Amino acid sequence: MPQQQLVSNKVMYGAKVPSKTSNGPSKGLPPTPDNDMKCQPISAVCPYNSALYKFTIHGIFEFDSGRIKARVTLKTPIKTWSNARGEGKLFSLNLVDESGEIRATAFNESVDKFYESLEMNKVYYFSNYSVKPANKNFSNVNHDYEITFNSSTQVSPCLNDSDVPTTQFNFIPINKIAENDPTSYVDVIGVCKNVGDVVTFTARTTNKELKKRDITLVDQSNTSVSLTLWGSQAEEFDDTNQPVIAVKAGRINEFGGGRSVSMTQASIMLVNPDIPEAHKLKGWFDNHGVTQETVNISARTGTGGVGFDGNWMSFKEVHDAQLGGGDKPDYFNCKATVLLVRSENATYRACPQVDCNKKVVDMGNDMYRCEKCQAEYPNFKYRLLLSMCLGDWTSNQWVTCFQEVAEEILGVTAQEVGTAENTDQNMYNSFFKNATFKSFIFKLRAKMEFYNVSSWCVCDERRLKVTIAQVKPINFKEYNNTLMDNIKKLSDIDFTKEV
DNA sequence: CCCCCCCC
Repeated sequence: MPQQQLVSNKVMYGAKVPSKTSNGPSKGLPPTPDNDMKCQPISAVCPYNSALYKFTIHGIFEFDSGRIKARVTLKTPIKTWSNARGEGKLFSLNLVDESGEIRATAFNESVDKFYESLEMNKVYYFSNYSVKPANKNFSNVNHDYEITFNSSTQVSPCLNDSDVPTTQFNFIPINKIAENDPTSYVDVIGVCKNVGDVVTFTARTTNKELKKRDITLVDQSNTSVSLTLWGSQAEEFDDTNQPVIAVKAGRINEFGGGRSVSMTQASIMLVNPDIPEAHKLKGWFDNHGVTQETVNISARTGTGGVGFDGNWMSFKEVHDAQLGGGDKPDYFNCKATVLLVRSENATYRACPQVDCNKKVVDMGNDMYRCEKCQAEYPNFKYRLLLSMCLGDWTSNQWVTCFQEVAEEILGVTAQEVGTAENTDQNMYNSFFKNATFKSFIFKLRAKMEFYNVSSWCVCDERRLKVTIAQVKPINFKEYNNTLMDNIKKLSDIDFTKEV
């Protein structure tokens, strides 16, 4: 769409604007904009002052019509939607001035009108827009309201933009990320000390093929976190010279007790931004950080203190409620007893690299090949992948668990299990026998899996796959409190009164 | 008027 959509010489609502001048930018670009338009700060944008009247020293009324002067710090791609209420297209912007930030969204005709002309990092005047409350569930800019473009909305470029800041960050140290709730948004800054491969997979929900890449960020708290990049950002990421990465509005994810940050459509990533925090961080990393040991908060702990809150269920309740039938897995907590642990195929030989757990191929010459690392090693490490039957007072359930959880339940390391398997079959068997009839508090992940039994008749077999996300010993005082809470909820009896 | 942001 043409640049002319950005009107700079039109006067709206009688605002005082100099006439069009001849010394504008080169041909094809908008004429020299008016840099003297009255504006309100972004922090003051609300539905009730989108037209402000002012009494000037000249004794006349001026309108500033809620005009703002703002830098575009995020411009999303055009997104189309189709739902029960209709279909359409939209894009959104993050707008920043010295007072704050706000999100603006353009729908349908406004997309055609403004999408091409508005450029990242440039400053514009915006006026005659609609204002509505921001939905805090989805908002990741710090403002109570958001702007919607309408048919009267005017946008004009502003070249006198030195007073308008760039992206505003509110960084938190990486070691504080886990204190925030999963699915909330945070700003983080870190040195990219590691990059993973680009991984392609098919999304369960949309069947779309997706590309992702995890990179590892570290900061002065000597803590590292995994940042997930998507699509072209994943493919084009360049980790040359361990750049500083600043992320605004990254989404916190929880997996297996660890936390990671993921880019979303509304996140902003800057590589080596020219901001004080970045220079300080790079200085720290080059002098100290590069050799420091770090705690990785994205590691799956299996036993971490995260997330036993909420959903307590018995196995019968889980089955009755058809848990795991949705698009996403369901999590529940329960107290259960190990009834049986399968000793067959409990261990596998994995790549010896610290961050790689890929199964290795025995080359037959005392060398083991990892396809992921594309390397051969003279050694390997044992890892556990256990299948076991758990029982509670209502029913039982087969579950699987991995390394850390399996070690916690067996009470021995994967290495000990693997060694015993080859040297002492009695000891090996005893590891599994000893685990039976132990009770724990489990956090379990349930997801229904479907098997197409036959291609010529529609006959889908379904099976509930349950994985242990976390395990911990039973703290009876704490568990009894949980039971008491349940009883209170089920009862009208006031337990706080003496009987 | 979107608000899904994906996977282990």
